[in-house]
Amino acid sequence: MFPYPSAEGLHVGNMYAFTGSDVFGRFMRMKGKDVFEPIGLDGFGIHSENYALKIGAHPAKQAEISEKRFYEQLHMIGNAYDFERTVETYKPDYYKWTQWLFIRLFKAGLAEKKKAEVNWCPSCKTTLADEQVINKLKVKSEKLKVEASPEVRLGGERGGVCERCETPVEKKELEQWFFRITIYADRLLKGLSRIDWSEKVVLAQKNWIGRSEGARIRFSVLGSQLSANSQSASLLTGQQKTDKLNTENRQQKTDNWSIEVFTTRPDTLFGATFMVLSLKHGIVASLLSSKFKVQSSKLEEVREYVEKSKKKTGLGLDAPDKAKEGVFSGLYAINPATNENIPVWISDYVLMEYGTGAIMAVPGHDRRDFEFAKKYELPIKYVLEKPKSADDKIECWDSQGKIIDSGDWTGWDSEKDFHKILNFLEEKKIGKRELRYHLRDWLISRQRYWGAPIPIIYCCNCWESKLKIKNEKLKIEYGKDYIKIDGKEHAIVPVPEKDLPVVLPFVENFKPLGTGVAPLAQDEEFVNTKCPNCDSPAKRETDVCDTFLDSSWYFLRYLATDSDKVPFPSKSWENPKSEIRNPKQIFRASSFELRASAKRAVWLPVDMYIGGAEHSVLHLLYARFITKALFDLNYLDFDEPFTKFRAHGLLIKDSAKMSKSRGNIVNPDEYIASFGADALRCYLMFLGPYEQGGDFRDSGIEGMERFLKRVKRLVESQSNNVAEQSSIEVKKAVDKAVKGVGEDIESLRYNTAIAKIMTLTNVLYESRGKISKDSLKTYILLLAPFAPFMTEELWERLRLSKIDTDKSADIHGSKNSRKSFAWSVHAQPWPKYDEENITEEIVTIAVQVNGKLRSVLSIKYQVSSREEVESLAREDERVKKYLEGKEIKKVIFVPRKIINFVVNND
RNA sequence: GCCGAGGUGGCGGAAUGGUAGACGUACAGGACUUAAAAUCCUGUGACCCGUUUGGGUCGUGCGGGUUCGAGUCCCGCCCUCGGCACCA
Repeated sequence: MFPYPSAEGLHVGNMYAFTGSDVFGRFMRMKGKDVFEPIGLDGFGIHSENYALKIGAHPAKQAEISEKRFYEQLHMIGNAYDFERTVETYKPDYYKWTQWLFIRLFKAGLAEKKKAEVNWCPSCKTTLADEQVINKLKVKSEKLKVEASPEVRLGGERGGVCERCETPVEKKELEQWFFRITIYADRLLKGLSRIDWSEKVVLAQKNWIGRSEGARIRFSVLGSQLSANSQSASLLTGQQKTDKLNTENRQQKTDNWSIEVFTTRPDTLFGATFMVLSLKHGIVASLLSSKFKVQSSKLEEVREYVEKSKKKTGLGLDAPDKAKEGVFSGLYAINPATNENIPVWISDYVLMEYGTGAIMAVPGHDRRDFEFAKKYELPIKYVLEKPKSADDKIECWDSQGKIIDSGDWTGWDSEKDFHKILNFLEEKKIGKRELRYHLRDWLISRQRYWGAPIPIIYCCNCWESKLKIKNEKLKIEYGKDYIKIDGKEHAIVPVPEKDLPVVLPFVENFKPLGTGVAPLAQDEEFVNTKCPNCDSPAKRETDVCDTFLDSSWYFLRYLATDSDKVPFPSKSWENPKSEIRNPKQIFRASSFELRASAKRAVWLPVDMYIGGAEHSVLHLLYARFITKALFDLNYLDFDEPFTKFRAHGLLIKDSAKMSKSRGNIVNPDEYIASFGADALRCYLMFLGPYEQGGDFRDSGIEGMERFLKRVKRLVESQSNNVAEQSSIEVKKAVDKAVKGVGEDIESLRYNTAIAKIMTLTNVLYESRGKISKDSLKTYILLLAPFAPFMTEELWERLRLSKIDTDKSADIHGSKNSRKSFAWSVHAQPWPKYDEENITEEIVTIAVQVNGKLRSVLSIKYQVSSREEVESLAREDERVKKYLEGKEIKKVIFVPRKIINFVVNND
């Protein structure tokens, strides 16, 4: 994962991540793979801009400074980056293609502007995607306690905080650009089984996508006391989609009002003893608009409750751990299973955002419903057998089990007969099965300056002239719909691809305005443009793209950094499938370029991706979505971007997360300056299991420096004193290390890999003077991925040493081989080992009596038959003691490991 | 509340069901040195017995279980960290 360049410089956490990737890359190169290890900077977006704001710099100028500093540091850490193919997301030659991507998605109907209740960060003064609102309830940031107003604080406690600045997020109704990632919910879920990713990330994504299978069930509302006009009918259900349906069925429905609910537990339908509506449910609004004849006293109560709730948080919702409150609506519905009349309540514990905004409450088997029922003394009915393990006192259980007291379903199993129940509901036309996902559309517009301008133009003339006539046609060409600006309809016209990039102008006052409008709106020259369609005056979109859009496709760009004709390599450019409208025309690229691009496409998808797990439902999800969309548009022939992904652990300091406020941030520069990059790299890789992270300690890096010096001394002294042949101990130790280190690196167990090199070092120290040049070389090669600088130096030294029987010494001085790097330690193949050397000649066998260690035998490998070992063990003095006068019931023998005598204990 | 990961010496951490504590740190002792640093070597889980060689008991968060044998597998808890969360 490429970093975002904070101007404070490379964080040691960055270096931890990058070194882990680099070790793997170098190892794979030595294993004969063709390795491309790219680097770039994710410098667009809120994080960079916030920093600029803080220090009072302009983000564009700050970007230059950060870039310089970051690349300097990235050069120092010793990674095998290809610095000729870097990408910087904030440069026009990059964001041109981010904009291209936007337009492509727009034309495919995957980008839309719509009005919705969105997350608004009052500090960053912009909207945020759901994924960028984090740690609901959990982050007890100082800001939450100190800075936020009580109202915001409540909202924050419930609604979470901004991923960037930890400010509690508010909700606002705004018109925003969304990517329709929800269309891909199912495929994003299913694709997870085809990729080799860290399990925790897979789980986090599954969780986030949140598939739930259940039923939509319709409850009739007792109509006798209602007389509504047909206008309000559509308000009866919560959702727009069903509104349309209801309008169509208006005639039938006037006498038969209904509330629809979504439930994942249709098996408990018989236990539904009341219903609860969200505050924002259509029926609540209808009630209050007095179109219903409900007892006036009830109506007043409802009005009072709704107003009170709304005031409470500004949103009408409470934190989940607060006592649930509600009010009876005065309405009754009919439980379609029991035909009983059940009361309809209104409460803020039901969310409009999920399901239908109404629930069937089953207090016997849902804790929230139970709490509510207890408080308002509503009836509780049990329709599932109480689990045997349950406490006697327990009054509510949400387990699966045998269904009871439920008509035809009595005796069924809630879990096994789930589909039977769904079928039953469908047959009886009570409800129908439904799949729901938690995932919501990706809000990608930001009311900020430092981002890629959304490449859209709004044209009033287009809408008024042509479009009124050929409305349908326009929808096809421009995606869909129109938006209103100053009360007038404007057609949404994407910027033609030949006009890309829409360059982000230099705006002196780039600060976020906080009015819901981006700073670019102040730039008249930018805003006012000509419609590419009809040439009449038009206005540009002034919001910019979410920075996560920049990074959702960057890995594709690395292989085409030299092309301004194609965004990324693709076989489709050369050999367009019918669905693509002639990409040659789009890009006007030469056939040579297209062929080169097709050739490079074989590098994709990414074979190994390493990064932080904090991007589980951010970057890693977005990149998968964008890849799938590009696959569907035939630009890519794969639909998962990263074949293998491994999340590295978190690097902490003094058992706490590194943060500015704690003042425990480690600056790699200082350590590189005093210990060298090699020592820091090795230490980072050694301090704990890479996928778990670890604690950074100064004494640790000192030890690593000591170790590297020890290696250096050893190699330097022994290279002038090499043996013809290594002693058998040396050979064995070296071969064992080759095997072990290789296996460890392959599975990212860098800490134990280094430990094995240390063990080998200790053996070599004992065997000074008995080490051959080949053994020394192998030794250096093992360390090469971890300590690239020092091993190169030692390699060179060894090659030049006087006593040299190796032909490769001739290479020195040859310009060609220098250029091809064949001389380099990093261009050498990973050493091989002799299996025979791995097997020990002398094995130690533990002798146990009743599972307790009593003695250890050293036995020749060949002498490994059960009988031989057993008789040797019986003769052992220490063992004899325990066997004397005892009856041996059994002897367990594991070849080359253990022999265990089982005896009577009395 | 749900879903993950984890809990092992003073510390960071090793251990395909088979000698727990590899490797490193820290500490102690020795060698080298006028001395210190650096380096090299040795020791180091706790407790008990033995003047020494040595021997023994206990020991991987807690309580059970499976097994000849459990850090590792199973059941029930406790704690820490991470993710999700009135998602119906």
